[in-house]
Order: sequence, then C-alpha cells, then structure tokens
Amino acid sequence: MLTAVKKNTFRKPEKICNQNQIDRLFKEGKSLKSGQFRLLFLETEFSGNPAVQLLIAVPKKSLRHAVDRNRMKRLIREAYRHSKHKILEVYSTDKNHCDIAVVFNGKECVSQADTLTAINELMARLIRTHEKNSD
RNA sequence: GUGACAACCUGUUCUAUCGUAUCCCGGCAUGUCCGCGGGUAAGGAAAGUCAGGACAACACAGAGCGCCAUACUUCCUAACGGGAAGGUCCUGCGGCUGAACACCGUGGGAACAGCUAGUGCCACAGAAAAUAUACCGUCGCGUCGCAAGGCGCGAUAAGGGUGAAAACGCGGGGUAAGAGCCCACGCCAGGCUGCAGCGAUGCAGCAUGAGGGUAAACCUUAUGGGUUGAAAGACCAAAUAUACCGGGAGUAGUACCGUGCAAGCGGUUACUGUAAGGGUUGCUCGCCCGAUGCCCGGGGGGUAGGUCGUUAGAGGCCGCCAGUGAUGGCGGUCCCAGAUAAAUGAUAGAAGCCGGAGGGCCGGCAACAGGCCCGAAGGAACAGAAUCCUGCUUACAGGGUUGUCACCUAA
RNA sequence: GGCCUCAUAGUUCAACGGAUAGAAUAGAAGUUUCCUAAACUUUAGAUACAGGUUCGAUUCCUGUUGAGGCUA
Repeated sequence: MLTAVKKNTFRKPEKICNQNQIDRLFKEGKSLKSGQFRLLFLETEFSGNPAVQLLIAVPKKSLRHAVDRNRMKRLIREAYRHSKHKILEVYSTDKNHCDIAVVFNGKECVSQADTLTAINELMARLIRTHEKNSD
C-alpha cells in the first residue's frame, strides 16, 4: 500500500468527474491564492476512494489558444504529481476526504519551475489550515 | 551571386529518468487490480466551421405560391459555391510603327445570365439626370426705338458652363437656325445564313434595331434544394407521476335499449360525419388522423452512469498506363490516434539547422576588397484530434525547387 | 462539439446608399456662488479590421478579429 502511494502517478480515480461534486466544490469551497493560481478546497466525509481528488481548470478568458490551455493543464498536473504525497498522507491518516480545484488566472503561460514552486506553496498552506481546523 | 515577389514541396531527430491513454501478453487476490513486459499515440493547416457529401433519426399522395442558393463553356468528381482546360471582356509590360490604333507575345483580374421584360433610384451642382420643363447662346415672327438694342411669342440640344455620368463618333446633305431629321463609314446589340469548333465562341455575309448608369436595387429567366445534426441515434443499468392549480375550445346526427303520458335524461353497439385540435417541418388548397380525450400557461418528480456508433477508409505509399490537365485505371505493399471534466507531457543530455561575437589561413610591402576554415552567446514559427471524408479560406520560423524582375561581378 | 446574433463618442442608443455621422449622459473650460450642487454657455471626442460593388458605403457583398446567446 505504501509503495503504491510513493509513486508519482495521476490516474483517473484522482480526478473529479462528477457534476454534483464540482458544483458543491465551487459553491461551498474555501479558496487560497498564490500569484496566478487559485486553489479551492472542500473537506468531506471519507468515502474509500483516494483521499484527495483534484480538478484543474484553465479558463478560455485567460488563455485563448487551445495549445496554451493544454500546456498549462499539463504543467499543473505535473507539479501536483510531484508534490501530492504529504497531503495524501495527512488526509488518509485522518480518514478525511478533500476535493481540490486549481484554477489558473494568468494571462500568459508560466514556466515549469514557477508552477512547481507555486503548487508546493499552496499545498503546504492547505496542510497548515487543515491542521488548525482539526485542533 | 544577392535581394524582392509568385507557385509548389517540406514542416527536426535520438537517448535516459518520471508520467498519461489505449491495445496485446502474462499474473492471481478476477478488477475502476498488478507488471523496470511489448506495440501505437496529434497537423499542414488538427484552426475558421464557409461549401459539399458519407452516416443517422424523423417526415413524405399531390398541386400552387413563397423562401434560399447558384449563374460564359466543356470536362473532373460520390458531390460542391471546389478544381482543370478553354472562350469573351478589362488591364500591366514587351514587340511591330516616325508615333499611335489594331495585331502578336507574355503576366494579372472578372459575383462573366438579363437594365433590348417591367418598376425604382441617381444627393450636391446643373437649363435638363431620362417622356428633355431652354440659363447663356443661335434663329424666325411681332412690337417699341433714328440706331445700338429692349420686350413678347415661338423654333432649336450644334456650342458654353455643372457634374461621377449630358442624349453615339466623324464627314456630308439638309435648314431660318438646328438636330440620326436623312445618307455613307464606324461603335454596339440580339436575329438569320454559311464555314470552323463537342461547346462558350470566332470569321464572313444579310436584313433589323436602341443609343446614360445601377440587378453585391426590387426583380425576370434557367437549374437545384424535405428537416435536423454524433449532445444524430441504438441498447443496457438506475429511477419513474404529468400528481395538482388556472384558462380555453369541444363533447354531433340516425338507429336500438331502459325510464317516462310526453319533452327529456341515461346507456350501448353499429353506421354516418368531422365541429375543436393535430400532421403534411414557410403559407394556401387538398389529403390523413381525430374522443377512458385536446390546446395554452404555471408548477412538480426521476435519471444525468456504461456499451455500441468509433475508426479499414470516396485510406496511405510505390510503380506502370491513359489524358494538354484536374483526374482515372491496373498491379504491388502497409494498417497508421481514438480521448470523453476530455490522453500524446516534464526534466536532463546529444546530434543536425539558423545565427554569427571573435579567431586562423591563402594572397599582398602595407591598407582595403575577396576566398576558405574553426566557431561563443542566443534562437527554432503557426498552432492541439473530438463521427469521418473532399475542397475552400485564414495563420506560419527556417529550408528546398522552379519562374519573373532589380542590382553586382566576369565574358 | 453543433447552431445563431451583434459590433457606432468613455457609456446607452439613433441615422432611405447622398452636406461636416445625431441625441442623452459622462469628461474639460468658463459664467454664477463665500464654496459646492443645480442651471447656463462653449468645447474635444466614434462607424472593429481588410478588400470589393458603386460617382459615393455606418448601410450592400466577401473574408478576418472580438463580444454575447442557445443547445442532453
């Protein structure tokens, strides 16, 4: 089980694909902001599946061309893939569940290094707020 | 050789690590599983969604009107508003010429049927913008005046000025002055005849006829067009209720049965009929359906998961043949994305390409020009499949081929 | 993915194919006032872009660009 967690994978069960879940997340979720990224999260009951589920959104208004939108989504996914272990550990030990949405707000493509640092920072802040709430 | 323009072709490659989708193989804990396992994985435009199809569902006796699209000819194609070849007109350049027209060569463009079917419009300016309503001018007659000339009536579109555009050009006749008013030549248009061509059309001849523009103005003629698009549609699973409220139209006739003195009321089957409404996917006629019900508005409930469609095709590549060409035929060979909150990415390195700071060599007494070699920094466009094809349009770094033009060098 | 509509001053809207593109607001300057508001006077400001038809396009046609809507 632990060996499986350490892999830097990002497969379908870790994505949010349900319309109701998405509506609830955008309606009731709390948000964190870092530079050109916005993170929405919502903690729910543990339901068995991966403890954390992610949604990546790059709106058409910020990046007009499909090439840039696809690229940005891939970069965010790549960054999450490398920085998801801590948060997975926290939530699976607490038997909680969390839905996360990452929304890109910039006007131009961002480099891979910058996205990685930004996502890392957002994840760390999310863990801090979670620990505050559980105390 | 360099630069510009046009057309066509091309649109980096490899390795390692981590990762994604799908197919195959293997494993057992048989599934939203696992594997240092193997294969495959975005373009010339995947874009715009502009044309046309394939495919699918629904609809379809028929007639008329309307609406939309197209518009020189022949061919290609499954089809097209696409393409090829040709014709006509306009136009740039060159040749011919003393110069020009015409002609010839070469390049570019054409929404290229019809204002000789009808109607409308043509601002301002101008006399007048299409049935010539006469401002200046020209001419005739009358009248006033010694005269110059004035005034009135009429004729006149040759000249002036205006305008984007002014009533076909030129010569002659004609006339008071003039006018296609008449004549010859010419421009133009459709018609007939002959020849060439499949045809558009060209050449020649004949007689006829109009003499502004505008159809990307209404329109006329000819031809074509059923509607909606893969969120089409089929199946499986899950869940099911049109409950309720308001408004509207309608609930026919004959026969029979029950009740009743009768009018009437209730019932049922059979026949007739179609009043409301619906269908005929713009309208009308016509046709069809038409009562445990129909239309309009409000309001309410359930599910929003999966499989198929979904990738072997008007397929790609190579060769030969036919054709001026688009393209077609034959043979061989290959299997080449299939996601669905939406996969094809990240990091590091190498090679090739562009770039050219700087350096070296040749030559030279030296400077400058020229040639060859090495080569750092930096750079690499437009852009991401969404059912699939055929075209069109638009975007595009760098490289290659061909053509035209300009400049330089050599002869 | 598919199907539509629209684009005019900073904003909201007008304008048969025909003078210098109009109106209301917002802006600027001035008058008035002790100052401000209101009022009055004056003023600058626009047809999304590129072609074509036409003597002449905001208007007609074609192609780009941008904005908005509908669609199980």
